[in-house]
Amino acid sequence: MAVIPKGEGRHHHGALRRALLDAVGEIVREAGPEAVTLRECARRAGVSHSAAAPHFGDKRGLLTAFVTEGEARLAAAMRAEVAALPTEADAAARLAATGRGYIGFARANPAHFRLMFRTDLIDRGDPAWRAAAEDGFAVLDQAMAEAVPGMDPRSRRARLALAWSTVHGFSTLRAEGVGELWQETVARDVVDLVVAACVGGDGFGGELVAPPPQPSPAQRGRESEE
Amino acid sequence: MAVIPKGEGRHHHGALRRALLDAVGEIVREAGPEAVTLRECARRAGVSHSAAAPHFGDKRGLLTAFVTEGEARLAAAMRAEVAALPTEADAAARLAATGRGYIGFARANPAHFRLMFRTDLIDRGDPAWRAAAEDGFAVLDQAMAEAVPGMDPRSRRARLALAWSTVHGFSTLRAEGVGELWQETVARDVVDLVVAACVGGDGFGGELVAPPPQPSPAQRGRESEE
DNA sequence: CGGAAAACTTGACAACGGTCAGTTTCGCGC
DNA sequence: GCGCGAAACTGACCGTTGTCAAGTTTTCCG
Repeated sequence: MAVIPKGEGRHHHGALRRALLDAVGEIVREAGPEAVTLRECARRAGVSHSAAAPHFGDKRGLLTAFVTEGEARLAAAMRAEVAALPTEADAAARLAATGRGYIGFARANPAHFRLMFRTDLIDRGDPAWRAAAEDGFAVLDQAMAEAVPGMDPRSRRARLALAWSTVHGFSTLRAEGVGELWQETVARDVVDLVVAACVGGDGFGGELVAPPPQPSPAQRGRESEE
Repeated sequence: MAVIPKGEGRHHHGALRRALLDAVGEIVREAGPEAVTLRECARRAGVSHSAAAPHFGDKRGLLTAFVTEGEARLAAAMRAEVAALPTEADAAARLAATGRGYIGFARANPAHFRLMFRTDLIDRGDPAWRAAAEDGFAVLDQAMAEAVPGMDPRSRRARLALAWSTVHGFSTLRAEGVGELWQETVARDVVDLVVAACVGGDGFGGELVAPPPQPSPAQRGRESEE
């Protein structure tokens, strides 16, 4: 049944690897990341409950392979949003487009996005995942580099952290359903604001000076969990 | 053994409710949110695994009660950071302090913080949790209101979403251990940048105009998960 | 064509969350 | 001071999960 892509087709089933990954996607879409079950995936793929082991090792392996594809699609979404820009768009507009791509991917695939940052469920040592994640980061990193050329390292670092934090926080809070201020128009405004904050001025905190980083008295309080 | 806080002590154990919540805290601190197990909590409290039912109903109830305390502590951390400011601090400085309080709490209690946003594990309909969460949000909301008085609703909304997204994204990415640019000095710079972006200018996106919110062609792509 | 390797199945195991009938303990009215 | 209703708590059971060990089937390749 169907062509075997050489070295992948075995036994009566064929492309089980693909079928299992698709099953994960289905379950994630229907019932969220926490509903993904090795046995349910096998059930949907029509195989026995431990058929995934030869392909993925354990549950972590399966989920890691799944989110690796998600990481690639996230990077592609950011690049696509930039590519959709008119040719005369400047670096700031491209940075904004990258941010919209990030947020847009999370909006279109909330459960997948949520799973991508469940570090307890995936193996961050996996080389394929690591490569995909670094590629995604590179998209944002490069967009920032082009938007603020020649900026000193500390300011660039701060702006990179700011941009990533903002789009990630927005996406997370929306995907998690916390509060109600995450409409699409707000998303665009937030991206515009953060881009303006990045490209405007070349200090690291505008007119606010950063005092030496001694811990504030309030922070040393009774909280010290780990 | 120990004094009974009236109406709470029963059987041979006494304040089981408190003991179970503390056990959750221990486990979360030692092994992360995903390691929390009803049976292990009961084990540490020295009771049988179904002893939690009368107090919390089910696992969700226990975790919800736990994160409700976390929500209160988060609000307290933000308020404490503001209170530690010199009296002559202006509204912008207080907004920044609030942000540092948010990030500081997440830094001091990363696992607790992570659990607080695991919407699959907690019951967001719980009245106590809802009240605590709204109180925490009110801290940020009020700090923003004082920092940008008389701003039009759309711009205020955008700035509120920006500020929350930023501190939350920063905290999440650091707690989740994604990437390596989340040092304390970067945290301060990011907060300063975002506060400057909020108080500076009264448009919603600085010099960037917001085009009508039609979906960009790149966004309508092949992604449509849910 | 035959043996080795890989894919897949089957069955077992410990641990989990939830439920239930029963037992123990407490608060409180008498 | 004493029972008695109510609540806390126990222990056993069920269905489900992830992982493992062993066996079976299929495919590849010499």
